[in-house]
Amino acid sequence: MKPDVVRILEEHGIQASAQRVAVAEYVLHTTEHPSADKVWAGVQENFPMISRATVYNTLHLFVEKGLLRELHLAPDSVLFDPNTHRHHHFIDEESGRIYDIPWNEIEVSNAKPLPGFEVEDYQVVMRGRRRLDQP
Amino acid sequence: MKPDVVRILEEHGIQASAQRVAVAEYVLHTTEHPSADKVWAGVQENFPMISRATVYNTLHLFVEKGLLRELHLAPDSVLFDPNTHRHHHFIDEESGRIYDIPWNEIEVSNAKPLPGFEVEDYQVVMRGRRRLDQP
DNA sequence: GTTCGTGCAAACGGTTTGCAACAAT
DNA sequence: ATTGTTGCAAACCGTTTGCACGAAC
Repeated sequence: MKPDVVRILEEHGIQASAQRVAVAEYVLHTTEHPSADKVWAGVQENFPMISRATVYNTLHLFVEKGLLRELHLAPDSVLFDPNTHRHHHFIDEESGRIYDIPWNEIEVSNAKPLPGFEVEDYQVVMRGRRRLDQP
Repeated sequence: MKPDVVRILEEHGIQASAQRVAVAEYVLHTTEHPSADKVWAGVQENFPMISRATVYNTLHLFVEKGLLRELHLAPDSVLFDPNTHRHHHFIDEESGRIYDIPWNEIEVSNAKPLPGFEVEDYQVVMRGRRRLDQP
């Protein structure tokens, strides 16, 4: 029986390969929102011979096939989100870390597009920092 | 009497200079959300001798002093928003153009922070594209 | 004369690209 | 044989940095 990750790849129309499985293993089992370079570093621990270009190719392929989402929330790099369900985000401005907020925790009404446009996706983006006054 | 822009700079604790005024003129009179390089290009038309470094310095100073806000919505560069009131954004995925949505047009309830954090700012970010089926 | 602003050019870092080698079917 | 996948290194582009010059108070 095939390992889960291979099945997931195939279900998304992605031909499996050793490198792609390694990237998928890493990126689908993190709750973080890693940058491409972070993924590269992480994957290398189990798969030392993978090149940067392959990681970038693979991540873009995954996004195209709906396995990942790209986030443009940080100034310096594109982040990848293994959580493809609708959800919101909270950004800790100090650490830059990004946390998921469940979809139904925030209620948004009237998320209408501009006239002549249609909305494909929306989310609430919150920015803040740790409270120092309280534990 | 001093020109408006100089007054605005001084009100924000920014010492005026020819270059800073030129940048402010440009950036405060656009409804777009230009990147730093776009600002540089635009300012150059009226002020041909300004260097990139000065534009970057100036924009960062303006952000620090609350005259502009930085947006991290695009994959390739940081954008600057002359509108410092609270508002939401709509991103046309085709052109990359970003439009402002007035604050009260969308209702968000329960924008609570993560436990132990405090929210400094939040907004709804919508992504979409032109409708082709209807005019 | 010390502080602050500017310009230049080089460096930087994340990402993309071109191409040759390789594997799979 | 054809198609798809990978690796390498160079190129790219937005941004930052270091430093020296010049202006302002």
